[in-house]
Amino acid sequence: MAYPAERYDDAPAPMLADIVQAIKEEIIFGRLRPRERLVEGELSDRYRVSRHVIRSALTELQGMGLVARRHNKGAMVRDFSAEEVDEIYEVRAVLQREAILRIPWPPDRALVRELEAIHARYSRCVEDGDLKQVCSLNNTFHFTMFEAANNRCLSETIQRIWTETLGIRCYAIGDPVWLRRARDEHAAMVAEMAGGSRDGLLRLVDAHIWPALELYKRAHGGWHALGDAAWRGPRGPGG
Amino acid sequence: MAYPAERYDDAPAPMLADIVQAIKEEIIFGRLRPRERLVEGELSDRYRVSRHVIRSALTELQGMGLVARRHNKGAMVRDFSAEEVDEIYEVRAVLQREAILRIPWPPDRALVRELEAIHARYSRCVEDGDLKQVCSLNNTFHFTMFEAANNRCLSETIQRIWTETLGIRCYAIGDPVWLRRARDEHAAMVAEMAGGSRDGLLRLVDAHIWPALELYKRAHGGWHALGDAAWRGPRGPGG
DNA sequence: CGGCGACGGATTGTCAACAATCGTTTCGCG
DNA sequence: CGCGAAACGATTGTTGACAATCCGTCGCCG
Repeated sequence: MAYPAERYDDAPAPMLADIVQAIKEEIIFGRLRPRERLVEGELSDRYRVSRHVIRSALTELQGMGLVARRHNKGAMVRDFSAEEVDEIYEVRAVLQREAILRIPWPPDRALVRELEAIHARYSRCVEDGDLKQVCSLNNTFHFTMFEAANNRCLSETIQRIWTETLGIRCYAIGDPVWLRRARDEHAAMVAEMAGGSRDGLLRLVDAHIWPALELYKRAHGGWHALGDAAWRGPRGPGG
Repeated sequence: MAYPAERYDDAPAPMLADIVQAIKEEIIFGRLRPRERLVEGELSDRYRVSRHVIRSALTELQGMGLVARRHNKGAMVRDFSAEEVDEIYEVRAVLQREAILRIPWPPDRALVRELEAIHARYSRCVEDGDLKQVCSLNNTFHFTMFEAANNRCLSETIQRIWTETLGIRCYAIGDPVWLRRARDEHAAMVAEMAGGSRDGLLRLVDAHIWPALELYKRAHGGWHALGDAAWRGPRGPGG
């Protein structure tokens, strides 16, 4: 290529990145719940950084789709209606399918070994109950697979939707039954790549995404009422 | 739905939106070229706004994918390698196909009438050579069609990739031959929706995207050299 | 003459104070 | 007692100045 292919992408200030990561995790693990308000002053107190850093972080999280903002009205954790979630998952299914179709077949041995290694670490963290690592390794596992499609736009688009919906999947990560099931499904995927068919992998990957959606939709119904109350008054009626 | 479905989305300050739009247009119409540096001070002078507004605008444009930034190194108009462009167009084709597949068929008469109206205005602007309106109405035409798929995530994802690549299609908009061809293809799409088959529409929409890509790739080869020189020295060797 | 380190201009990132805005509550009037 | 308007507190948005960083240049030494 004519240009030094040095990727000219975002590398936010270290502190900013830390704050973004911290808030992101609070959203993923449910300490900050959908529709919960994100007050700049509170956050800047909690994290001991200037309000300006918080603002930048919120802007970035907004860009990731994890936070919604309105002018002069502040930010809140993004919430998804049931319809929206269905639509998102539909698109995810389409894109993931396309990614699998673009993985050279049979897959590169190095790729399979890499996925095996990630899966091994993942399994260990599931046993240990280290949910943070589980989430992170889960992302790594799937992204590694999707990036093998050799289409950066495709993998980045998947990643974008993936990140956007991290708050949805948090319900699943807390569920031990789902966790073990996901682990087994990952193992099946690796096996399929090591010596199975592309069709088999397609079916596995497709089937893999729906349980988390169901869990969310069931939990979400109940949360509507709670969330509503929390949204009306800053401290709720009983405060 | 339990919540007032009032979309809680971005509504940037009016001035900020203006600046974003202005820079966006400068990129689309080629006054700011790929890999050109975007210096905050210069922009704040040119648009007579504070540097903060420019910074926010650049952040937003970065989110749109039109601008690339690096920490402590500033921003530049995003550039796409030939490979990247191919990958992007591949994803665009997939998503657009999915959108068409989701349009209820036969299409709603109101939708067809709306597209006809947009196309009429579009045609007039092509005759008048009003490129700004042509670009805008072109976007409106396609977005209206894709939104008929009734999947917000899908249409927004398409829109994102679409916006990202506005700078690519600018080559085509300046080409009268391409313009007329695009106009005819739009007419064919409307006709197909009014009384044709979904398969026919699929073929039309798919075939519609590639000419602009070819134009870009041809022009881009030449620009690599120019762009390279412009990037190495702020004013070029002859300044 | 070529490599290396320090200086300086240019540019970006950060901060704290100020201004504008919103939601709520309270007060006055019918 | 009900309704509307104005004032208040809370929160966000904006500005100007300051600090940190990067890049190119100059001078020094080998």
